[in-house]
Amino acid sequence: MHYGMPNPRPSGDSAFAKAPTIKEVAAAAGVSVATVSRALNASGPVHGTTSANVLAVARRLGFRPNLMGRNLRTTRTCTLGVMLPTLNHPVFAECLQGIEAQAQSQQQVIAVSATGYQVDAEERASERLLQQRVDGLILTVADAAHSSVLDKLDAEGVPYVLVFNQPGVTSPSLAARPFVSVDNFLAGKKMVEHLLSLDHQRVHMLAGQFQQSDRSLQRFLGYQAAMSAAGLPWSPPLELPFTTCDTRRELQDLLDRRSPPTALFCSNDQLAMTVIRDLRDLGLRVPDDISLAGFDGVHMGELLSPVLTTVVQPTAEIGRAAVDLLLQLIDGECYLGPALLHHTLRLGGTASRRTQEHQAAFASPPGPRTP
Amino acid sequence: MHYGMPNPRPSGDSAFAKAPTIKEVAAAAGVSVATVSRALNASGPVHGTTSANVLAVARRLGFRPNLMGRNLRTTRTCTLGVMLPTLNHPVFAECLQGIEAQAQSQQQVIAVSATGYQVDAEERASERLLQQRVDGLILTVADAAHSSVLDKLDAEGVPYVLVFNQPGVTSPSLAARPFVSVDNFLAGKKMVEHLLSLDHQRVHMLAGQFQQSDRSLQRFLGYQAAMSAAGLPWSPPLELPFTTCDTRRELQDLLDRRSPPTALFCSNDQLAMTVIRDLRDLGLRVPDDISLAGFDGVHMGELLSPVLTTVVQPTAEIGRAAVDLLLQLIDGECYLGPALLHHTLRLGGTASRRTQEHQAAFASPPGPRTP
DNA sequence: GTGAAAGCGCTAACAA
DNA sequence: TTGTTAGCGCTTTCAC
Repeated sequence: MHYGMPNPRPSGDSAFAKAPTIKEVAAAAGVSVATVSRALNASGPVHGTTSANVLAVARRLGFRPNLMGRNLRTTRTCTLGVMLPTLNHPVFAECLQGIEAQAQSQQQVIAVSATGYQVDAEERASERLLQQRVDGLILTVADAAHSSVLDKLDAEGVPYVLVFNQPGVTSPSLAARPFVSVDNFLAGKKMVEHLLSLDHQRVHMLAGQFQQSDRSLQRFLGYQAAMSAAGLPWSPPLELPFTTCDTRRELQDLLDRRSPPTALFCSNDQLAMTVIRDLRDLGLRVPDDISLAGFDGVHMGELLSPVLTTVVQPTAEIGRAAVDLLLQLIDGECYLGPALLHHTLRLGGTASRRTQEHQAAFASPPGPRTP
Repeated sequence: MHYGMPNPRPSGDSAFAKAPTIKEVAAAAGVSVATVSRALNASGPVHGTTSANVLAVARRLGFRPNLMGRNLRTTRTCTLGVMLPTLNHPVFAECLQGIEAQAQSQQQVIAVSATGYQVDAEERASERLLQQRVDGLILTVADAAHSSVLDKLDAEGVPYVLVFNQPGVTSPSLAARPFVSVDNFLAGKKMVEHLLSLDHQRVHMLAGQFQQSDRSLQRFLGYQAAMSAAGLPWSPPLELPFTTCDTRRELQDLLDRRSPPTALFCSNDQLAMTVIRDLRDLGLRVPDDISLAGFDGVHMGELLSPVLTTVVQPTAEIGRAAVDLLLQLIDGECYLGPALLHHTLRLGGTASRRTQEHQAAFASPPGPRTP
C-alpha cells in the first residue's frame, strides 16, 4: 500500500492547504467515502479499476489518513505505552531500543514516559497514557508485587507486560502478572558460584535499594543461595540509593572490617563501574587486590580494562519479547506465564583467582587517599 | 483538577465495564454534556455547585476523558513526535530523557521512533507520526541541509526542531531550519586549541562519517581552523562508520606513518573510548604515549581512569530547550533563530602535555600485538 | 461492488 | 449559567 506518501507539494494550492480528508478523496475520485475506505484498507470488496483509481487519486492529493478518526471509530490506537524509570540508563535505553524496533515492525507506535521510580509519576503517566487510549502498556516498576498502578491496570483490564520486574517469586499467591526478564535469582547464584570457583570465600554484595528494585532482591537471594550451598556465611547486602555516584565511604567501611571481602558482587553494572573507580581511588586494583562482578552486561563494560565480569541480560531482546507478548494479550490471547530469557556470564577480567598476593593486599591494607 | 483518577474499582459493575463517556457522566450528574465538558476543562462559565457536582460524579464513575474524541475535535493531540537515530546511544538517550521530562511538565506526550540514520526509516517514521497527527516533531537527521524528510515537513508546514544538527552553517542560503545544539565548530576549535596548548603539534582527527553527521563535519572544521590559526598543518580526518567497534587497524596505519600524531581528537566519546581500548591493545598508554580527547561529555567518561578529556554538551538541556522551542512554534510564534547552548571543556587526564618520554614512544613504536 | 447513513467521544458555536 | 446541536475524520453495518 502506498497511499499516504504525499508529493512534496500536495496539490497546486498556495501556502499550506489543510490535509485532505477521505471525503475529498472520495469527491475527487467520484466515489463514496465508503469505497475509498475499503480501497485504502483492503477491508472490503472493491472493483480492481475502482481501487486503482482511488489509490491514484489519494496519492495525487497527498492524502494521509487521520488516525484520530480511525482510532475513535475502531477504539484501537495501535499505540503502546512505555513507562520506564529512566531513559538515560544504558539498560533501559537498550530495552527501549528493542521495544521500539519490534513495535515499528508490528506497525505500532510507542508513547514513552519516564517515572524515576516515583509512584506519583507512575500514577500520572499511566493516567495520561490511558487517556490517550494506548492499547497496552510495557513498564518497569519498583516492586511489581506492590504497585498501585498495576492494581489499577488489573482492575481495569488493561493489558500490560512488565520488563525486568520479577514479581511472581516474592508473592506467588497474587494473580500472575505478565513479565519478561531473566531469572535473576538463578543468574545471581551462577555468578556467585563463579566467584566461589575462583577460590573466593568472603564475597559481599552491593546492591541498589531493594525497595526500588525487586530484581535486585532476587539477585541477592541468588547470592545467598550460592553462599549457603557452599557452606559459606553470607553477609547482608550493602544497599545503595539508585542515584549513588560515590561509594568510597561505604567501600572503606567494608574494607576496614576484620575479614574484608576478597570479591564483590554488584547488583548492576553501573554500580560495578562506579565501585571500580572508587576502589582505584582508595588504592586498590581490580582484580589484583579485589575481584568484582556486575550484572546487566552493558556495552561499556567491554571497553573497560580489564573487561567487566558480569551477567549479560538480553536487554534488547527483553524489549522485543515484551512487545510480542503484549500484542498477544491485546489480541485477547490468554496469558500462559512469564517469559524468562536466557542470560550468559561474561567472564571478564575483573574477577580473578584469589592468590597469595591477593591475600597480602589485605594483610596491610593501604590507607585511604581521599575518603 | 482531579477528574480522571478513577477509583480502583470503577462503579460496582462486574468484570470490566467499559470506560464511561462524558455522556454517561452528564446523565449521572443530571446535566448536559456541554456542562460536563465545561466543568472538566474549566473552559466556560459554570456554576460553582454544578461544577463541584459534575467533578464528584466524574470521579465516582472513574471517568477518564477519551483524548481521541477531544483530539479529533480540536485537531490538536498534545503529542510531540521524536525521531532519533538510536535510543541506545548515551547522548541520544540523555537527550530523550530531557525531552521527556520537559514534555511531561508541559502536559505533552511523546511518540518516539528510532531511525538508525536510514532515510527510508525516517520517511516511514515521520509518515506514521504525521498520521497520528503529532503537533510537531523533534528530530536528528544525518544531514539537515539535505533531508527529504525536512523538505516534506517544510512543505507541509509541520513545526519541527532539530537537535544536535547544525544545518545553517553549511548552507546559509536555505530557509533557516530551527535547531538546538552547541556550536560544534567553536567547541571543536577550542578543544584542539587546548591540545595545542599542551605542546602537541601533530593532532589528528577521528570522526564518524560526515555523510551521517553534519555536526561531525563542523567539529572537523573547528579542528582545521585551530590548526591553521596555529600555523600547523592539518590532516584529513579518519572517517569511521557509525557502527565501528574495532579501530585497531586504522590506528595502526595512523601510527605507522612517518610523523604519527601525538594527540587524537575523536568526534565523539563513544569513539574515543573505543580508541583508548584499542590503543591499549596496541601497547600504547593514554596519555603517556599519546593524548586523546573526545566530544559529548557522556557520564561514562568520568568513570574511566584517567578521566576522558572531552567537550561536554548540555545534552539533556538540549532536549528540554527543543521542547520549549517546538511548543513556541506550534503556538504560532515565529522562529527567531537557533538556540546554541553553552558547552564546556572537561580537562580530564587523557590529554596531557607532550613530553620527551612521549616523543620517545614514537622513536621506537611497539609492534602490533593483535592487529 | 457500491453508497447512504449512523456514530465513535468530544468541543464549541449558538440559543435560550 | 446551561442546553442543543453540528460536526472533527473515519469505519462499518445495511441496503441496493
